[in-house]
Amino acid sequence: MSSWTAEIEAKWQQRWYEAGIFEANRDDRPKFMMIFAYPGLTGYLHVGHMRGYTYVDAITRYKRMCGFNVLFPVGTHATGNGAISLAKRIREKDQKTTDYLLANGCPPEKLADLTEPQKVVDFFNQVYVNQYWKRFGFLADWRRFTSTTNPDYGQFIQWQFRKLHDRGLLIQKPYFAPACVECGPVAVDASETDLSKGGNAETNEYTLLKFRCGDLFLVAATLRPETVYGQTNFWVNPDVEYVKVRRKGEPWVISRPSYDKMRYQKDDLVLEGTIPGTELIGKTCVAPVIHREVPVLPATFCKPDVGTGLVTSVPSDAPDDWISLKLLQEDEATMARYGLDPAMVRAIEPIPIIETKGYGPLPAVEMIDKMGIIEAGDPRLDEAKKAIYKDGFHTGRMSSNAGQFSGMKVEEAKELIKQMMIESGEAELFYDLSEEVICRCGRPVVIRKVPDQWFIDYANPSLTEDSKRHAKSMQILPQDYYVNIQGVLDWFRERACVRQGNWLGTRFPYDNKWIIEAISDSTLYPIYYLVSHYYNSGQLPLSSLTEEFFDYVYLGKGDAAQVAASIGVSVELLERIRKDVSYWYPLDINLGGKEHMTVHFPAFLMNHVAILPEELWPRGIFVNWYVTGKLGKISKSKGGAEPIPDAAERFGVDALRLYYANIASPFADVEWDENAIDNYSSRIDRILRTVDELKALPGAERQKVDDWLLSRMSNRALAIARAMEEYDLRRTSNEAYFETLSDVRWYMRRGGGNAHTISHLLRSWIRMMAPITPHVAEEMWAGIGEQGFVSTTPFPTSDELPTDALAEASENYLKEVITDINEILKVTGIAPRRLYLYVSPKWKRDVLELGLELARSKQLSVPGLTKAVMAKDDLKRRGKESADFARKTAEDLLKRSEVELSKLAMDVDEKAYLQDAAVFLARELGCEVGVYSADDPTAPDPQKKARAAQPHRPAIYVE
RNA sequence: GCAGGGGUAGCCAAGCUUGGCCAACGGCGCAAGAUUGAGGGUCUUGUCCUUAGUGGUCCGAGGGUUCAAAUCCCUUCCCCUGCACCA
Repeated sequence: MSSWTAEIEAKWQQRWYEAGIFEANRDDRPKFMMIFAYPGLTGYLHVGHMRGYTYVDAITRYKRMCGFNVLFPVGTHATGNGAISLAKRIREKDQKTTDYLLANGCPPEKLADLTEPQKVVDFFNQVYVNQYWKRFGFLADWRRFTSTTNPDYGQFIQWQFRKLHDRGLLIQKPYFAPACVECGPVAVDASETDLSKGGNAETNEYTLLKFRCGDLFLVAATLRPETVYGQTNFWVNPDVEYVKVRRKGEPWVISRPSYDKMRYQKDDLVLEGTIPGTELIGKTCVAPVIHREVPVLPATFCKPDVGTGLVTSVPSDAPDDWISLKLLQEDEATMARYGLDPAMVRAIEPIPIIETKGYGPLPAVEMIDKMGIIEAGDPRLDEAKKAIYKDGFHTGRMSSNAGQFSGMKVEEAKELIKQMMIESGEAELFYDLSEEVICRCGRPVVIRKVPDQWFIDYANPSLTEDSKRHAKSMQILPQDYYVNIQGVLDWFRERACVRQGNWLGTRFPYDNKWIIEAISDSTLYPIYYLVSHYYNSGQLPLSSLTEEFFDYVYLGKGDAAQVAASIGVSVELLERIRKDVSYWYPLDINLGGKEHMTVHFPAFLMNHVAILPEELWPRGIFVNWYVTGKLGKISKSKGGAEPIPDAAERFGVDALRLYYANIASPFADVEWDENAIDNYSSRIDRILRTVDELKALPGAERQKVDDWLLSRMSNRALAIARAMEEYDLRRTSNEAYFETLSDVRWYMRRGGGNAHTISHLLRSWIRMMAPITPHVAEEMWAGIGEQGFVSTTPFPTSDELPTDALAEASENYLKEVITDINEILKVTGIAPRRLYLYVSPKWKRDVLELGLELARSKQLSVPGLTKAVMAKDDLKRRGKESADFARKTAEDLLKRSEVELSKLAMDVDEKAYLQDAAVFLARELGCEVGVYSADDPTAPDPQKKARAAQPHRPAIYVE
């Protein structure tokens, strides 16, 4: 992009910021407050992030021009371990991290400085504000900037949690969560940079089944507790050395790896010794629930690192169990080796326990036969297991062998059987990850018990109900989400809200050892922007941000004078802030990416509902989709993702802004494509050039096409106003940057050039572009001699310019005639020397009139119109000709919609309009043009085409 | 596992809530013409088949409702996304 672009961007940004037009101060105008969900400070952002942010700037600019007092505050979310781990990696001089930082424009000398988490936070705060948001020309109220690790923000969060506690929404209970044994809690997620392995792991809940075996308990782990009724034997891996541990006084046998994991979940586990698997084989043990003695048999599929390394055998429904049993029954050598009685082993038969649609009584047996599996290690066993489990769980019912659960759906029975065993002391729970997860520090991640975890009770019924009811009154886009959020709010349940370990954030007010986690401190914050600038400017000292301060300014609780005195600020200031809150809140729109749909938005809404009075509950949510695809590839290429400032430099900020606004619906992902942005860039250039051309026109009389153009602009303003009711920037930009340009080109082509028209056109057009491409809009605004910022000028309304439906219909008619002419020229391949146009004779227009009249009164029919036509003497006189035309007209009109009918009803003076345009047509076609009436017997008509003329459809003859 | 989205002409992508201005916005690409002493750029026109401005076929596939369906209903195939102390 040319340096000209960067120059005007810098110029207008400087002027806006110097003039302070972004500052939002309470006054008498209606207000509009909008935010985007602030980004987490985890490093550099990429061009995809700017999509949503740009929507907010464009929408708030539009609202500002529509007369609203606009508040668009920004902040950042620094809570978490992102800054800590980044600082750590920098400290360790991690090469990848260094490359990443440098590629994104971090000055090399800065690196040494970024070894402290807080320095990292400060650094990125500055990057986001200056290199991203200001670089894009945002009119955010910079004075209100806040970040979640700032001490004042912490005061606010502590207040928020006190309010949650007051409402009884903080609860405490044990919790099992993934944690690195060294670094503390981590999120197990594929995108999580704090993991070096296993991001896709899931947490499984195993039921530990205790089998009494002499004076020991063999402890098997199962994901299917409902299958206990089908147990036939017990599996032990002869190659594994198990450990003996004491649990609540009981001697348990489990595998070593399971002990290593289990001790993070069961505090009293004591390791007492080891016992080889072979020592157990051949014994019997008592199976839980069914209380039968079952033999302990050898099996090699029991892996020590899955579950407890011990398995209860349910050959009816577990393919592994069935194949192992079958093979053992045929394996004399193995039975002999372990001294097993072959008769006893062969007597074991699967017990049917679950009836599943599409399966016989023994699904595992059936499946193994069907798949032809004959070996214990067959990888398809896993597939078979999953299929049986899935079908059995969703569609199965417990069979008559399942005791009191017979006939019950598996889905229900599973939970009940598990509970029953836990209550009777025959079972316990154990959580494990589905695959190995390794922290970036190299240590394993395990599921750890947190005995006294705090939760926010989002499952609270009245909170849920109030939130759902309120959501129905909100403007939520897209429409689908308006519906779905009801379900999300229902589903939203208790959520762990504090944690320990490496973490930046606010201390939990009721217990200092906890730090509030990342999602819980980012829900109510929009209201904090109404306080932050008083703190930032020094008017409110940190010590004044007490519970009673927030109670007063947010909830109106307490006495102003008393509160003011106790916190040491003036009553005036306190009341001013209180008034600010009442004025600016509720928040009109919270915009965020689609990842927020199931967590942030419901939490955002529920915290508002829980803490604030109803009149301060938010009014709108806007969800935007991503910029995706090639981005990933770019980010892995040598230079990393193209940094935002570089993209701004290359393409121009306005081109990027237009790209975001127009490339697709906000509710669809788009693939980053540099060609597309180039196109938007060149579109802006074309518009600039067209504006210059318009200004350079020599001047012309006012013509019909002037009425057309002004009317089009008027309707355009109306269309934009409608589109913006739903914040539809795509339609808006389509009108302003595509439709208008094509109209203007048409106007010029038609010979338009009236100075008065052009002046009105430009004044409207430039203002229409100001929200999306503000820099070039300002430049053009100044270029037409306007004073002041277009950014603060009222947005054009349809009232400003005259609408003229006839002028539009007439011009449209001309365009259709030209389309027909082109069609003929194309088909015939004639290079025209002369063009004859014959407009409809009057009598045909009369027939159409009659038809339209009947259509208006819903009485149109073919015979009806013919009758009406025959009732008129002058038409009747034409005989068959008029009857035929009446039939044709009626048939045609019957097919048309109301809109089309109303267009046909427009009283376009065809002949006059075509005559007026004859010079233009002649120039366009490069030939003579004659316009005649088909009524006129003296008109030249070499091919007798005139009789084909119809209303709104002149006959055409070219030669 | 829980929740949800989508398949539209060579490509990207509107339309679908409220059936009829839909052969289907717009853009890209491609082709032709104009301008330009190359190229690029810009402007105009065209870009499903057929055709003196007509007619035919079409919106993943199959069926249905209707005077009328890309739009509503059913069946079916295929893609994709979000969430589970990352925000």
